[in-house]
Amino acid sequence: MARVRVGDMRRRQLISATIDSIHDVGFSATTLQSISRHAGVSTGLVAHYFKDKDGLLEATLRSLASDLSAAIVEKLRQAVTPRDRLAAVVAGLLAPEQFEPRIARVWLAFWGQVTHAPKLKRVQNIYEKRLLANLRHAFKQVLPAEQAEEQAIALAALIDGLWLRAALSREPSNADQAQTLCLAFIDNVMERQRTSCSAA
Amino acid sequence: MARVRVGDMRRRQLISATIDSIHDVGFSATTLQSISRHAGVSTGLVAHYFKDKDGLLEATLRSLASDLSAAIVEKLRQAVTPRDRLAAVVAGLLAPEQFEPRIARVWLAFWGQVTHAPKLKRVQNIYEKRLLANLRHAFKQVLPAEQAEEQAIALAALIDGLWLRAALSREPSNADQAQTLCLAFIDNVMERQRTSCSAA
Amino acid sequence: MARVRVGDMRRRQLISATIDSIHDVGFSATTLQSISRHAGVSTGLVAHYFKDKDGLLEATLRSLASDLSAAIVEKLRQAVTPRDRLAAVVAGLLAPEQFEPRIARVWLAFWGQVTHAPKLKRVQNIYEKRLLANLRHAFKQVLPAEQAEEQAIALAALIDGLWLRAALSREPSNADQAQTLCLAFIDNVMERQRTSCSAA
Amino acid sequence: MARVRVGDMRRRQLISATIDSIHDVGFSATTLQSISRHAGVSTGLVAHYFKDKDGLLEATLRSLASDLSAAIVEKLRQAVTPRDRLAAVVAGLLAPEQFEPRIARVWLAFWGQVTHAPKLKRVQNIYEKRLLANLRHAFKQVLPAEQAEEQAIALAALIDGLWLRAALSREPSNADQAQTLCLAFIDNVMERQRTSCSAA
DNA sequence: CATGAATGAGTTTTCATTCAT
DNA sequence: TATGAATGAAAACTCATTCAT
Repeated sequence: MARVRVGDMRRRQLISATIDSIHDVGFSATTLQSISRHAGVSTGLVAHYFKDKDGLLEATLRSLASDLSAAIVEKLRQAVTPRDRLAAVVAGLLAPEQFEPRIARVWLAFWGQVTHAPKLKRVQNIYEKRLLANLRHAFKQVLPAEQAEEQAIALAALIDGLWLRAALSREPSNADQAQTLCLAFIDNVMERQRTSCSAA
Repeated sequence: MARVRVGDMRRRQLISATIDSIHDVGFSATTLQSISRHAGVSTGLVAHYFKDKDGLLEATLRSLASDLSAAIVEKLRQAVTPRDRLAAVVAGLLAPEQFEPRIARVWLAFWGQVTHAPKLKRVQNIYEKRLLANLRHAFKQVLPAEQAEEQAIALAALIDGLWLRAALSREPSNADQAQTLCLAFIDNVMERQRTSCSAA
Repeated sequence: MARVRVGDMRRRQLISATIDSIHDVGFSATTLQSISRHAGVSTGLVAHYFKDKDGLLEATLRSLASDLSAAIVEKLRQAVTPRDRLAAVVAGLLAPEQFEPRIARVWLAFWGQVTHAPKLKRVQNIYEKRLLANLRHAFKQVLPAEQAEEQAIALAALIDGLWLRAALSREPSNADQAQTLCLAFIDNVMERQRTSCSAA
Repeated sequence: MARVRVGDMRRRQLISATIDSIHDVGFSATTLQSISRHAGVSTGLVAHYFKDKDGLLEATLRSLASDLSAAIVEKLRQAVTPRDRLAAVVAGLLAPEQFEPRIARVWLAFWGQVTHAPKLKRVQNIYEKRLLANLRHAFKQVLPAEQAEEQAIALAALIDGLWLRAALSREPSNADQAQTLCLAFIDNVMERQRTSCSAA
């Protein structure tokens, strides 16, 4: 069991080094050497823990996705109303730590690869679906099914778009402003619903 | 002059082959060989027209950006009201041809590289600034300055986000639905403005 | 420590293979492949020990220079009189091993490059200065400063010239004859000095 | 006939450009492109006048050698005594124009190649033999055959050595000083001869 | 005559992977 | 476990040569 933990630590260390390397030099310039330099270990070690480079990359994306999921789940736990749930998802996705260049850039780099790497694509799909299901479910509690689907897509797009611009821009990004814009969007959608309901 | 055109044709041919290759095998698997195979020429020819691979990649991004700019400019020409202008930008950015995988995937691939390649970054910055200026200007005609800035960012994010999800998804994307969502956003912003104005 | 030695052995092996290759096919026809073929290793190994081809070439010149320096220093150790010292330098520079084509041709090949490769130039400069200093110092013990400088240059030129003609000629060269000519030059200079002194 | 002259001018122009290129970037970095850039013509032109690159290089060395020969022959014409003849050869070989880096470096660069390029070797051999024959012949008029041969070799070596050091050093070289050293050598040899004769 | 576009072989360099220690 | 030496294939890049115009 202690053994297992040592192995897990090494794995985490290598994943972290991979993120650092992608952040520093980009995806295509990231080599096993640049990773192992970041990790302070030898190149041969990767094979020991991840079979090959692709295995390490997949594990890295999986790690990013699961960290993000965990953060959202944590915030959802305290949510009561549908608006709470939507706000929780927004808060998770646009949390300051997701805006840090170290993370945002790496997500972006992976997205550029995802379309051509089936294994990465699969990881991304899971995250994607889960996110949309969360938003759709919350909207359905206050909107008719069709509109709920539509607004879920719109909100997801808004979130991704805000995050994308943050990742692309060089200025330290403003997570607060992004969240405010999303909450405004949510409130706006809901208010229109209330208005049209009461009008009918 | 005929000479110039022959050279320009070759340049375009190589750029097109680069786009094809990135679309087919992704950014990091795109090699000079994969490009020249697509173009039906020898690998050495790239040096003749673009100095090296980076030069070709930069020219490719520049070509994508200028095509997009031209499309927007064309649509803006017929716009009269601020709403027309916003709709024109949306129509340009979310035009069906921008949703074609051949284009969308390549944009995405470049975005993954942009943060680490200063020369690419510069190209992207220009496009980015111009876009935002367009939106800001249109919004300023109907909103107070501060809100205009904010909504310009939100709309840009919504556009990018919609486009991004389309690029990431494998299903043939719905350009119409994306545009509809954006127009709804625009109308919504404007209507709220009208309401609050008349209320005041 | 054993590790270090293994690495040093490989380095020496690659340097020796470089010398062999330059001797066999010349400087410009020497490729990493011709070198690694001589060494019986793969081409990739050069990067492991010398970063790149230039690094290997620089190390090779440095190795030639340091071997030569060591030989001279060894001979100087037993020298007592100024004439001994001059004879020792001559004996070192015009030693039979310096006349072997394997060494002589490679020196010549490097000299052809030295003027255009700052890193090589630096190596050559060090060797050059040290040599001249040795000769000057010995001459100063028997000649006035100005003449000593002059004769040091002349002797150095004579040595280099003799060696150069040997390197250029295809016949197995006569190290003995070359040394004899130099010693005659030295004795001649000294005798004139004695004569003019006693005359005065 | 006018045709021939135009061709000759082009040939000279290309040879001159080759010398310039070797001087500027060295032998191995000299390409047909660097040459044609220097000459202000297209790369394809070389084939027209010299068959291929090797042909141009050979013609260049031949041109250097014939210029040098012509200079020596010119100076020999006015020589009367043996000493005059030796001085003329020295004056030709160590003339200021041969000390100019543009020429000296290029000679040196060729020497580095000569041992591996039979065609170049042949050119160099001719020059070499002619030079030695000149010196030997002059010395034979004042020395016994064996000594004449020996001193001819020594003087040739001294000349080459002086020239070599000039080519390797970066400082603008002193042709005068070099000639003075050679003349001192000559006079010295001759004086010893006279002395020993009169003594006998 | 002269150009420069185009080729394709050859060279350097990079790098994931393997393996003996 | 961990290292880093070693490999070999694949990449980018260079360049002499050819050829249509």
